Amino acid sequence: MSQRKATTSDAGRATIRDVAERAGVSVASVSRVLSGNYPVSEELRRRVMKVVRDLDYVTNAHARSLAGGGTPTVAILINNITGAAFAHVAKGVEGAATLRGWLSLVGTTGDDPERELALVNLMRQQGVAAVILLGGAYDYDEYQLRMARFARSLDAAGSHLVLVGRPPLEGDVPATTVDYDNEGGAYAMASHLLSAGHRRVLVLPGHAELTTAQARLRGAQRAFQAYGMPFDPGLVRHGRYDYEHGYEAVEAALHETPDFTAVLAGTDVVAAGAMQALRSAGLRVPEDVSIVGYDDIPLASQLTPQLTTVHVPYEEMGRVALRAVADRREGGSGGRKSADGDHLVLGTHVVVRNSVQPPAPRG
Amino acid sequence: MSQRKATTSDAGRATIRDVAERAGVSVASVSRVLSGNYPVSEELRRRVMKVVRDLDYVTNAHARSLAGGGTPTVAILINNITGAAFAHVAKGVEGAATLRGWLSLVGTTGDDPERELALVNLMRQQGVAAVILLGGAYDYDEYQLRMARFARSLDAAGSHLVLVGRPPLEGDVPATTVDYDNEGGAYAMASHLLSAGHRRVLVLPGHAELTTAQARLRGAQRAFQAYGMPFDPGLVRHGRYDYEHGYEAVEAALHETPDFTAVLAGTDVVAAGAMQALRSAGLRVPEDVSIVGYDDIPLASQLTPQLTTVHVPYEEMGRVALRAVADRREGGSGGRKSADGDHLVLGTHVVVRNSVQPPAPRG
DNA sequence: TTGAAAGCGGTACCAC
DNA sequence: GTGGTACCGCTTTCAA
Repeated sequence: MSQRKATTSDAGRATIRDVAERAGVSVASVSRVLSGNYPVSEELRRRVMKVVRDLDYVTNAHARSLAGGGTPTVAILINNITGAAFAHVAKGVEGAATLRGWLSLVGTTGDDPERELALVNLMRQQGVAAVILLGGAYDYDEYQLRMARFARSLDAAGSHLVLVGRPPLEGDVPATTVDYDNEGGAYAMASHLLSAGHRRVLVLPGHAELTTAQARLRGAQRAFQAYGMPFDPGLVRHGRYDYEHGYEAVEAALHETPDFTAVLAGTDVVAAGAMQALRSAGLRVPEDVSIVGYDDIPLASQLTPQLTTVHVPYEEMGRVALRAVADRREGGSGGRKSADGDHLVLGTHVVVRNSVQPPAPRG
Repeated sequence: MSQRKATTSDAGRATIRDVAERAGVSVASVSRVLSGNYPVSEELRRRVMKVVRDLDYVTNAHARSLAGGGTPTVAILINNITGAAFAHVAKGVEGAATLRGWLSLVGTTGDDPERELALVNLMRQQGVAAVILLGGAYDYDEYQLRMARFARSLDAAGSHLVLVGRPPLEGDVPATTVDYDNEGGAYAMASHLLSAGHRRVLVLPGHAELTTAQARLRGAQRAFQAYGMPFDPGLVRHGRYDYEHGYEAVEAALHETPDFTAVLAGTDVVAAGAMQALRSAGLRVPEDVSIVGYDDIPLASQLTPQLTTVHVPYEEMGRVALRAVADRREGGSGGRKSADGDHLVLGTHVVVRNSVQPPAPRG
C-alpha cells in the first residue's frame, strides 16, 4: 500500500517522538505541553499543539500508565447486563466515573464463578482502580472465602473490591460494601399489606440462596411477627427474578393455596408476571388480589395498575460506590482507611401507587 | 506501615522481575512460561508457576500491550445505558468479546456530541481494536463529516469505527455498519394493520431527526402507498422514544384527531405509554383501538394484551459487530478489506401477538 | 532450552 | 524554560 516516510510511522499511530521531531523540540517538552502541569513558553505550546492537531495525535494510554500517570479505570462486573436494576447501577457508576475522567470497563459473569474469577484477574491485569461487583450473591459455602481472596488479591495489587447490593463480608477483609436497607424495605412493604388488612400473602422472594431474596423474606417475616400474625411458609415460593417465575408461581398457587389475597413479589418484574397470571385466571388487580413489587424500576409505574413497590436507589448506589473508591484513592498513603473497609447503607422506601386495596370480603 | 523486603515490592503489584528473581530464572523465561507460546522445560515451568501462585502474580496489561501483545479491547459507546434495546446489543458485543478473551469498555454519551468526541479520543488513547457506536443518529448537518473524521482518525490509529443500528456513512469512509431492515420492518408492521382493515393510523415514529424514526416513518408511508391508501401527515406525532411520549401523544390525539383506530408506535416502550393513555380514556385494546410496537424487547410480551411488534435482532447485531472487527483483525495485512468498509444488514420480522384486531365498526 | 538486552511510548528528574 | 535520559514492566530478537 501507500508507504510514506518511515519516520512519521505509516502503520499504527503517531508517537510523541514524531510530534517532537516535527515540531523541532524535545519529547520532554511535548510531554509537558500535553500534560499542562508545567510552565511552558507560549511559543513552544503553539508549535507543539499545531503538530498535535496536524498529526491527530493522542497519547498512548498504555505507555502513560506504565510511566506513572494514566486514566483510572473501574471495572463493573455484573451477572446479566440486561436487568433494569443493574443497568441503573451501571449508569450511576459510569456517570460518576466519566465525571472524573475515569474509564469504565464492563464484564458479565452469567452467574458463572469461573468467569467471575477470570474477570477479576483480567481486571487485576488492567490495573483497575477498583472492581465493582453488582447484585445479590449466592451465599454458598465458599462464598466468603472466595470474596476474601478477591479482596486481598486486588488490594495487594493496589486495586480495591467493592460489593454493591449485597451484604458486607465477614472479618477483616479489605473491601467496601454499598448496600441498601433490603430487609427494611421488605418489612415496610409487608407492613403496608398487613395494615391494609391482608393476612394471606403469597410471598415470592427469589432464589432461596440469593442474599437479596433472603433479606426480603426476613423483612416480610418480621413484619408478620410485628403484627402478631402467623406467617405461613406454605405461601412462600422461591424462584428466579423473572417474569416467567412470577407467572408460574401465581398459577401454581392458585391451584394449591388459592386463599391468598395479596402477592408480595421479590421484584417488579416478578410482580408483572404475577399480575399477568392473575388476569389470565380472571382475577382483577387490585380488586380481587393486591400486588406489590420491589426495585421501583420504570416498569413499576408503567404497569396497569401502577405498582406499589419499594424504591431502591440503584443509580445513587452506583455513584456512591464510585465516590467511595475515588475518595479512598485521594486519601492516599497513610489515610485513615480502616482495614476492614467501609459499609455504606442507603435507605429504601415504599412508593404507594395503585396495586393495593383492602382484601375483598370472603365470597 | 509494614515494610518487608524492598525487592518483593510491598506497595503495588509484583513484577515479572520479582517472579524471575524468586524463581532463580531470567525474566525472559518467566515471560515464556506465562505466554505459553514457546517451548520451555517442565522443570522451569513448574518453578515459575509455583512462584506465580505464591505471589499471586498477574501480568501488567499496560506493559504487555506496550511491548507488543495485549488483550484486544472494544469500546461500546451508547447514549443511555438504560435502554433495553441498547442493553441487548451491549450484551451481544460483550458476550462475543469475552468469548474471544477480549475486553469491553463502555461509555455513555447522553446525546452530547462533545462527550462523544471526548470518548472517541479517549478510546483512541486506549488503543482499542474498535469503537462501536450504538443506536440511531441525529442526522444533523455536520453528522456525516463528524463520523468520517472519527472513522479516519480511528483507522489511522489502527482502530476501527463500527456503527450499529444506523445507516452507513456516505463515500469512502473506513467504517463498518451493522444495521437491520428498519424500513422493511415498519413496512411489514404497517401492512399488518392495513390488512386488518385499519385506515386511520396514529403514527409515533420518534424524533423527526433521528435516523431510526425516519426509516420507520418511511416504511409506514410506503405501506400505505402500496395499499393505495392516503397517508395523513396529521396523524403523525414525533417525540422521544419513551413511555411519557407515547402517553402524551395519544392523549393529545384523542382530543385533536380521535378517529384513529390503531396506533403504530415507534418502539415498544412508546406503545406501552400509548396503551396506558387509551385505557385511561376508557378505550379497550385491541377491541376499540389496536396497537403495535417496534423492537420486541421483553416488555412487549409482558404487556396486556401482549404486543404485536417488529422483532429486531439486537443481541445478534452486537455479536455480528464484534465478529466483524475480529475478522477484519485476523484478515491482517493485505487483506481484501474494501476501503469503504462493509455494510451488514440483518432482517426484521413481525411478531404477531394480541394487540391487533380489525377496527370496530363506526359507532 | 535459557539468558541478555534492545525496545514499546511516555513521564519526570537532573542538568543547563 | 528546555533538553537529555533513566526508568515503568513486558515481549522478543539474538547469542550462548
